[in-house]
Amino acid sequence: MNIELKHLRIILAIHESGSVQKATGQLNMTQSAVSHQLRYIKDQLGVDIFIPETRPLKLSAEGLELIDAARRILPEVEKLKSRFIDLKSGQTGRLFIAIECHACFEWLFPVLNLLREHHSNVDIDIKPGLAFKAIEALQNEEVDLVISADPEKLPDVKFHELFSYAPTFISAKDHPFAERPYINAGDFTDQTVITYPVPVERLDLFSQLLIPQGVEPKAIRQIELTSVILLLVGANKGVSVLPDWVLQSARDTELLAQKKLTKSGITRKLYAAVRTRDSEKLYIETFLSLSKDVFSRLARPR
Amino acid sequence: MNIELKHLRIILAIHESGSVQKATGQLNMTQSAVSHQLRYIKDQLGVDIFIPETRPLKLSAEGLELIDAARRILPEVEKLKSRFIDLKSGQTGRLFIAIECHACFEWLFPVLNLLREHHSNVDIDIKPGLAFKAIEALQNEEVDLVISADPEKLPDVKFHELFSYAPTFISAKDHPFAERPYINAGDFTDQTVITYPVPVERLDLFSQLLIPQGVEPKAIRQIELTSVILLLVGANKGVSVLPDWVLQSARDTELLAQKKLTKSGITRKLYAAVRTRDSEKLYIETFLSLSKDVFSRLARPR
DNA sequence: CTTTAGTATGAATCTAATTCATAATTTACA
DNA sequence: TGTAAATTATGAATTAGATTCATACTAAAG
Repeated sequence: MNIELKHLRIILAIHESGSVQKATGQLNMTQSAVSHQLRYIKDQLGVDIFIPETRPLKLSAEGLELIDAARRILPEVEKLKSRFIDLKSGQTGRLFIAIECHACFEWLFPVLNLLREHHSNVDIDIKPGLAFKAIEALQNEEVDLVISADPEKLPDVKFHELFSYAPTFISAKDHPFAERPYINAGDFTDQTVITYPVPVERLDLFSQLLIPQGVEPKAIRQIELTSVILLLVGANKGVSVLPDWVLQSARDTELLAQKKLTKSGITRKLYAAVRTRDSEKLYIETFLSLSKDVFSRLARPR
Repeated sequence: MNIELKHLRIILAIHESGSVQKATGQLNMTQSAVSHQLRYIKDQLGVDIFIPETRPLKLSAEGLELIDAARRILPEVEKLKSRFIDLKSGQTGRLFIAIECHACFEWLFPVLNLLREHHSNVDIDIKPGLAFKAIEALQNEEVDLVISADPEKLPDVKFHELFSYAPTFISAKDHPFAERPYINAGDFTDQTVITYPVPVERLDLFSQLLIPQGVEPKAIRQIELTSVILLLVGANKGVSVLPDWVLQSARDTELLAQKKLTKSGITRKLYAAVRTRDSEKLYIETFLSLSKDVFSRLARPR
């Protein structure tokens, strides 16, 4: 026995319009096609749905049951269809985010709060613990967006540029380096470096400067909160490297000296990586523009 | 956007079996056919259901929603299908009955009680008020079975013979007619006739004897209950005509004289009329055999 | 890095749905 | 009742859709 939604739609249309003739309109079928389908349905179910040779067509006892079922099933399917229309257009959906950059929490939280206001139907969350395999998780659809500073050329992933920043050295104002115009890799040899609690390979200082130059600092001390890092550096417990916008937006930077890294300075770019086919989704586009807005407000010195 | 149950079944089978390959078995399709359908579904929905180029195939975020929907919708449809299998085989269904013969309540009630025991899934009821248009109501599917003594040759209705009976005259034993060998139409001219409260055309006495012979009785007194009719006749308040089996099965017939109508006697047959296409339904067949059983027990003199 | 298992694709084939033309019924109205 | 108008049913031809076959492609396993 084969029943398809098409058949339920036909029966329902005939019943609600009162005749095959009238149903043809809303079904976009000819009277003949409907009639043939009607016979097919009858053969499949093995019972007459309409009482034969009555006009207007009248439902049989069995037909009534079919109508009941159709009225339960078809709206479910319609719901599913409009759900997919929404999903496709980005009216609704899922936005799970992985971040490779720890400091990014600073601007990501406000962005996500704003995004929630714009798209209350989107399921927004940050997925921790994926920092290393973030792009892979994106391809696997474990997450839907990755904040990364290392764009790759991948066919199914698109990296949208968010903004540039400069990893910037900080020390206490009474630190010996406070008078230097800039800081070089070798300078870290006898310094205690305060970092976020992530593998060093993922820190700009290491990936961009110390590892390429083969330099290891005297000690590494890992601290979760940005404000605590600033505090410790101010108290001369060590030095650190943070994105310039973190320093521009933070309070309590009076006690700190900021220096560029290397003579020419280091500049990096942050990207939002999404699957190519998700790129046009409304909430993705909103995310991108909100990120730029929030960042530019954050980076404006106070 | 066109979604059919077939598509939901394909997606669900792939997801539950883990691969297209494994799903082909339960779907009875080749790998190629499934693959083509998969592309069609993707085109229709506008989003990837499975993450491309992963093996084993993994559902996308959107695919998960489709699975959820399929798990809601498909069982509904399966329920509908098994419902129709039952309906067709007569495991379940509706049995609304119209009776043209008032005395028939006497054997119909026990039959329906037995039928309910055999077919607890059948919706059994007696529909009053349709006695005149009973066959029409049968064709309209307002009722599903009609107890009738007047078979017609109709293409869509089948009359199943139940049993024969003789409309039989009764009077008190001390009534003048009590010594007669039989009763003729003319004998009723000066008699009070006690009948069921239905139009006289539907009573055997009138339709088979008095109306054809143009005879009208002195008076008609209408009584609902058979036992009360017997009581009144026994008390010589009038005479009556009842089916022989009613008299055979009733108590308190000691005071009554029974006579055949006309010299040769009148014989009638009762039929159960059903729509031709319902004839093979299990519960219809059970009804017929139960009716004969019950009747033969009822008609056996005690 | 090659093999293997699984998936995708194009062209040909087959099946099912639809159309067209027309017959058959039913209903409405004279 | 009979006749016209409207509706539904049917058969053959056509069209669209689904499936197969052969084969190319791809990811994963050894």
